[in-house]
Amino acid sequence: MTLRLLFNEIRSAVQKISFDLGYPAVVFDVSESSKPEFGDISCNIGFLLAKPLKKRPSEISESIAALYRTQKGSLVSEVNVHQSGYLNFTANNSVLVKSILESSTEKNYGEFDLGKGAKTVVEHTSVNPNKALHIGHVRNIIIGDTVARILHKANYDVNVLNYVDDSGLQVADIIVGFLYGGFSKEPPQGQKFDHYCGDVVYVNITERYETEKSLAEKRVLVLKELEEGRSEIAKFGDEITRRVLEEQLKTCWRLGVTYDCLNFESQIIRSSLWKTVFDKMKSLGIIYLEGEGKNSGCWVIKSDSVEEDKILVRSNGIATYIAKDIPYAAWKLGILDDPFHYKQYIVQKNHQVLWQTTLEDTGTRLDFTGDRVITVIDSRQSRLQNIITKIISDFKSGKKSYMHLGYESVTLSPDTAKTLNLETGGKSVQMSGRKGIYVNADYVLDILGVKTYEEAKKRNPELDDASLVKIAEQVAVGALRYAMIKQDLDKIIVFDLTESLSLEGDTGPYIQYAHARAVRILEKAGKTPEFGVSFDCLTTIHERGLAKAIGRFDIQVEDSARNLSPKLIARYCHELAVSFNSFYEHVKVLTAESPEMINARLCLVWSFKETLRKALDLLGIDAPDRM
RNA sequence: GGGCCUGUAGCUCAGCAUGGAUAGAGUGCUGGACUUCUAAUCCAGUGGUCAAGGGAUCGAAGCCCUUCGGGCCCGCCA
Repeated sequence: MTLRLLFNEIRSAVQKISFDLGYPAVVFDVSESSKPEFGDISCNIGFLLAKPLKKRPSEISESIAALYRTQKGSLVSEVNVHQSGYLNFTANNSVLVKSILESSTEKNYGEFDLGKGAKTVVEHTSVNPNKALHIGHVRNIIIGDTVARILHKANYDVNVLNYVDDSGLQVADIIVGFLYGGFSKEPPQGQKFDHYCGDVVYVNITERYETEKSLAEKRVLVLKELEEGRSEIAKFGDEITRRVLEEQLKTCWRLGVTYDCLNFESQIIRSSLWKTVFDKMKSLGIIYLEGEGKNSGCWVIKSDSVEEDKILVRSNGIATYIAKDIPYAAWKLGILDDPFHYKQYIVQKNHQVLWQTTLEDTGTRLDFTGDRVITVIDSRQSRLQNIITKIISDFKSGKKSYMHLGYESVTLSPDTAKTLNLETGGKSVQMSGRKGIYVNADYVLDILGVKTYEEAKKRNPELDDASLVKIAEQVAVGALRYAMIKQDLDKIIVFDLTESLSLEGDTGPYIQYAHARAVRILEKAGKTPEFGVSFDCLTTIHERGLAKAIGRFDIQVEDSARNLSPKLIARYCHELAVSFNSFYEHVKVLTAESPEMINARLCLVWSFKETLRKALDLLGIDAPDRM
């Protein structure tokens, strides 16, 4: 069992006693005590009944406590009433610790069946394939990947999609660069192709549009060719975007992120999806052909608020940006006949197959849709995403639901902007691919890797280079992933290059270090911990605290899945590591006073190590054995 | 003008959904702990008008209202 059972036992007992005493039913809280001196668990029922019963909270709690003491379950050893009015419980230490440690040996420890196998789609990344991933994209990718992992742990059947906008303006820009801007198709020696496209070609061409009119004209032409397909230019575009995509995916894989299927915008455009959705919207009266005013001749989405109507199809018959997203949203929910076949893109590092859509008949039909679709995009897109959500709900697709998981953007600190020759006057600055204002993800990982390599070498001079490189990369990725996920989605992250190199305090490496310490204790013990024994000897505050932290895992998984709040798992990992480090400093394991004590503490260390590893896995962070 | 987000310690942030015990971390600064299971660690100290004002409540950082500061979005661009 975990702490959850203790909560449940107390909750139902208090409920029953309150009923037996003739008290009115109230929704009361059973939660962990805010301070150790208050016991393990606290209940606020006294406060809630104070008014209806016209008694002091402590008086009510006392009457419940008196009865509780006569009929304690197996998990509670003490019931106390604090003068403030709280009803406090102390757990039966030996039963609690033993059951937590034993459950933690189960392979699926921490799983909680919130989803009941519900089919869920998580779409994230979806970066235009004309540039390398920068640190802002990384936040999207890490949020999406972490949410997918957590939902999976909470028993949702998750499909992860990456939408590739291979026929948009941004791709057209680099194609113009190659065909008419004089850029070689091959990057200079040693440069990744995506970096080359983004850092050199894209930025340069965008600048030249200002002065070279002919280039700007080519841009319109190329865009048209890309949308229509078939032509030589379109084929060339396809070749380029696939090369960029492959490089982008390498960065994602480096971050430990994998996908189930790649969706290509060009194929959505050329499929029947748009026509079907367009007709459906017409027949539902969601959209109409504007006959007058400034939008005359356009198909527009009716707005029921004070906002202006949103144009879906221009007067020249070409669909707008949002129009491409609606059929895709409907496809993700599986409310349209699937026009695609599927073929394998690659087998990813974790042996998971990455599929891609195709319009060719491959004979392979698969289902990557879900009854619930979560689209991870930064909150600047909220307005458009709300429109899509509204339209999809108008399709009346039963229990199916579409939602936008938004998050605030990543900006660059004044100091980091300065390294890009940008003077911001002390303010942080929004990134922009077009203007070249960004920090590439690979670059951050590389310099982090150099630092973590040095640190690892300093501490483990006897390790061979390959091991050190591996550890360094794991720690670098851990540092970056943790930094991107630990704070609330609604908070802007101001990225500072120097600060990102900090590996102490509330960071990924701090947590990974706790794991490595635990592994070393287990290694040095030279024997396997034996669990079928009494753990009554684990009584110090450090041992109890660590055991309770371990017992909280499934509750954290449930919370974070229910609220789509990945940071809760990050906070949990940190809390586990803090508990362990405190234990480590105050309690000796290998030199404990008796073999029984050594074994009991080894079990605790083992449980901690396994639980932390599983929790870190939800964050996509590796737990190295040494560092 | 409208919409979304945000304001808590010098700095970066938890806590707010579901009101309750002395508002917590990290970082910074000051001091202490490595012949010890790895000091990427631990311990102690320092640091707060929870933006401001009002309201409902026995009780507010949290709920309601108003105001102020900061960010983002509102194109026949994507």
